[in-house]
Amino acid sequence: MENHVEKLRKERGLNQEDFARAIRVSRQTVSSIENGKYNPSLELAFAIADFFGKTIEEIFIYKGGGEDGK
Amino acid sequence: MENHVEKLRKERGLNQEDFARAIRVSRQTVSSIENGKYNPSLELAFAIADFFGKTIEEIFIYKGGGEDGK
DNA sequence: CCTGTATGTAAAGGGAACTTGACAATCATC
DNA sequence: GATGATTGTCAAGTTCCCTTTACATACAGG
Repeated sequence: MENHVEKLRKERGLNQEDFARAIRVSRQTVSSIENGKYNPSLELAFAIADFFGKTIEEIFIYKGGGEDGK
Repeated sequence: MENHVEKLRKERGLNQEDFARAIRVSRQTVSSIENGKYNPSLELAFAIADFFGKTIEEIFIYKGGGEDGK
């Protein structure tokens, strides 16, 4: 699943550390999500969407179940 | 975080087992989510929203960070 | 070159999400 | 009272999310 977190963060002129603080997670968590290492929890996805004033769907791109593949 | 999964599932006339099969998880996972034992992953939240033809925000109710409480 | 800023990444640990398997309880029908 | 259908729940195990600590890299500006 891809996302636009890095793009949105940079548009806000924030570094990973300040952004992480704003959404109350560690900087490593921000880095991991931006680099696609893993997906955020639903809770964190909501927090990120809230922060940017957008919906989850506008930020995270779900590749539908695609018939078995991931 | 609350959700409308049980309501939507029943509106579709499905039992937990068939619904679980449709979204490719175990019946216990459906039960746990409906009963608020834990939140789904972002991936599963998308699959559920997709199944119902709704957005995640329409199904899962996020209680904003609320200043520290949960 | 040195210092500070920003980012990537790895290790180790805790807790949350999800699995399979099994058993109990309710309710409807026969 | 026995049967089938539906749901709740517990136990044990795996994988994923997130943490703290730490080190490495690159890119400024002085």
